[in-house]
Amino acid sequence: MTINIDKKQFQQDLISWFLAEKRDLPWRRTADPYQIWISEIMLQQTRVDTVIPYYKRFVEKFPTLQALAEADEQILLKEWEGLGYYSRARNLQAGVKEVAENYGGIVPDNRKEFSALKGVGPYTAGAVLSIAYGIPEHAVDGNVMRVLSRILLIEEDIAKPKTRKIFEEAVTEIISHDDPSSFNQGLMELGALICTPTSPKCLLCPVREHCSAFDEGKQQDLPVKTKAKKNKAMQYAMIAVKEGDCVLMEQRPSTGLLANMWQFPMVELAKEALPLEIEEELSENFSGVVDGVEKITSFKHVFSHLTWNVDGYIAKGENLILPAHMKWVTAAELELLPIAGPVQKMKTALQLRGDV
DNA sequence: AAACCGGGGTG
DNA sequence: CACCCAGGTTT
Repeated sequence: MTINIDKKQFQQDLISWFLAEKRDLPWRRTADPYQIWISEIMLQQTRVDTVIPYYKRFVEKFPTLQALAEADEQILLKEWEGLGYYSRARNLQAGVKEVAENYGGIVPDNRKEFSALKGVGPYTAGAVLSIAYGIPEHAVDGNVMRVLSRILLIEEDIAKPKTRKIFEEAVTEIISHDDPSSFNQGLMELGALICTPTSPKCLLCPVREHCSAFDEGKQQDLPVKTKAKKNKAMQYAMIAVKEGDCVLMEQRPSTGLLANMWQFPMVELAKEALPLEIEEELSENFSGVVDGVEKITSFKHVFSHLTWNVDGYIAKGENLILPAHMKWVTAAELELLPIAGPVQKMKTALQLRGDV
């Protein structure tokens, strides 16, 4: 990788712009490595505007590393509810527990130790080390790859895992050692505000004079990125089984999609099913009596890699023998269980009917 | 290297 | 509606 920019001038132009134009974000008001760590985990695959309210609630609820280390997982997941990628929350807590136990509660200040923690990959390690500790480590995310692909005219496919190394080497070469934090944040802020995926605002760009893509009119063609395969559709019945004031809930397995989250019992269907068939299917699962099955709603939930087509039913249960991952809850208890998007849609439909 | 893991925004 | 965005872990 040959880098033909004036490094010192580039650093100064980028950092000056960042210091003048940076957004006032909650995690930019703390120097606490623990809180900066939380922000970087939340910001993975998630937009700034979405993260802000979650971050504020989260640091209020778990203000110290020790508080998070000791938190109950269900409380933790409830705080994360709606943010998605729930394994981030569980991995963060695992990492925090390691720091509490093995590092006396002090977040490690070197890449080797920090990136060995659960949920901390190359990007997060570099981001926290540079922002919290001022260490000149690369922090290459999608924004940085887009920005640098244009400035340095790098035409490798950024969807390929090995391409990230090219960008890490480039950042290592050009990062400011006087202010690594503003340099890394400046690259990402530039990607968010100016050097956007479509229609980059080159006329407002503080480093336009350093940009090879702009020079050659290729900014719209970069970065090169092959696109992902399309997703797969699944058909489910989701059933709110009621007995008295209680409704039946089940916890998902501890691995895989929506791990450890709660839901109304679900059954996968080969195709759309009739209420009577749902009744038979359920009775087999519960070794008890389920009847009065009635369809109340129908909705779709799209994940990145698959789509759930869900038919929502209510039913009455009687003397059911429950497997270990199921329990009866009252309306108040239901509010405390962490649930993901599709289950929230079902819950809302039930609440509109006055069923829960 | 490829597959798995959510949710929200834009055009 | 179709399409875009994106870091870490597991296989």
